[in-house]
Amino acid sequence: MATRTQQTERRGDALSKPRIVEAAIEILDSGGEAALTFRALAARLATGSGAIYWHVADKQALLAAAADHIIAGAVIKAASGLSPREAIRTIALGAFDAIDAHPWVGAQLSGDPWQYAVLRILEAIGGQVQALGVPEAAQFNTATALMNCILGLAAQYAAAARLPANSDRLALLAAVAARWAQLDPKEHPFVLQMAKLLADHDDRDQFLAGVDLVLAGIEATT
Amino acid sequence: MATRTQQTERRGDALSKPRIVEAAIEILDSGGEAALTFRALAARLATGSGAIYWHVADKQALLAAAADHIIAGAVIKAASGLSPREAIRTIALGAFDAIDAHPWVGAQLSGDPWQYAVLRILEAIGGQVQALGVPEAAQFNTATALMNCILGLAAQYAAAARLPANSDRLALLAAVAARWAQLDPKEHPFVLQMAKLLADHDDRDQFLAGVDLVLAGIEATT
DNA sequence: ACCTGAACACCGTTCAAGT
DNA sequence: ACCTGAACACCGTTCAAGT
Repeated sequence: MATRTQQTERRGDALSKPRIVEAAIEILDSGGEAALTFRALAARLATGSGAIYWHVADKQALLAAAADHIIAGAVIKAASGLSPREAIRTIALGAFDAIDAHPWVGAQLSGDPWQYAVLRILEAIGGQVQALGVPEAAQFNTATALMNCILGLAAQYAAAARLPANSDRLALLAAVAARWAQLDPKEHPFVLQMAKLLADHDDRDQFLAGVDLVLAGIEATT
Repeated sequence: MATRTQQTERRGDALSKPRIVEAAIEILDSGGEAALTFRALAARLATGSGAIYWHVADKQALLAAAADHIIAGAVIKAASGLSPREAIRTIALGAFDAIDAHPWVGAQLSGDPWQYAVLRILEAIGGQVQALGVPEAAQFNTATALMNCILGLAAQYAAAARLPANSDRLALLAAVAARWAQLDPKEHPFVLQMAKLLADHDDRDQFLAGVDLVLAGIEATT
């Protein structure tokens, strides 16, 4: 909490945690999770791989910091004029867009639900859950139920992001649908029926439908 | 689909995919995700590490098969006498118990939401969603919203399972609560309020509350 | 205080060679 | 057809040595 002394920057290109996180995000955005190694990061920063450990505890902390940087910019602070219901949808869509633009964030969120980036979303949602008039005893369960919509989405995008770089999301969905279509109709009637819809389904619609379903549940229960 | 010839088993101790998966589950249950390496697995099966690749494509396929084996036993087929609502709760609790008993299953489910184990749950839930009278156009979104409750739970347990083996779940929750309690009250009023409840909260209650919230939303919407 | 980069202790996976 | 196990191509992380 003490204010930093003025020696903080001595050269413009000195190593620092923000610069490391920034470089990590560039690597993650362009090459995905697999591309982020300490060797690649050190090369991009023109330093030794060990130098990074002076500023960042380990790879997990680096990924958490990178995800938090993205989420912090995406989750707008309590959008002023909106109703609680609309505010929750806005927060959720902010998370959606962030994960859509940076699929590796999905892997990071679903991989560690206690990290700061998740807490940040939970805080934003929780405030609106309170504003919605949910009784105190139910607020935690309600807010985490909404978080689950985001974590489920995150897991979906993370799976897509782990594919080889050349195949895109459409190819994944087509492949999944094709695999589903080969299932035994006796064993999997429901999934087979859904396979037809999967190829041209909209992630954003699916996501918002889930959020709206939980919102409807909240209103029905409260 | 062709019936196997009788040469399938020649010796009781011959290597086979079921035996490999069984050994993998034993390692995962006793030592967690980090303990499962091809070297450790080969040692337990008294064979070379390369032999495993004759029966299993790669580590991801091995983990998927292990998770599916657990989930197949946990998701009871359309529990007969129950109402759709009670059937969904039963399926969800079956998944809960499986993840609770085998936390590495949580990591596997949330790590790949298109794998067979997830599809198996989705099929079971989907059938009941249809029985519930949800219109066809909404069935997929509704079933995946319920799946998200399970995936969110899975992510929570996966995070706990990745901790060093000596620390238990209570220690994790206490640590998280302590970390949350140090947050700036101005920035995180909601999370700070929840931190008090976190230490002695019940995962099963939280999980079921989420499922019930979605169920309430379904009933309100349909 | 901060950086360097070789070294350590691992991985998953492959593959020539065996039976 | 199935198994062996050394070898390959990587990792994250550490640490003595520099500045």
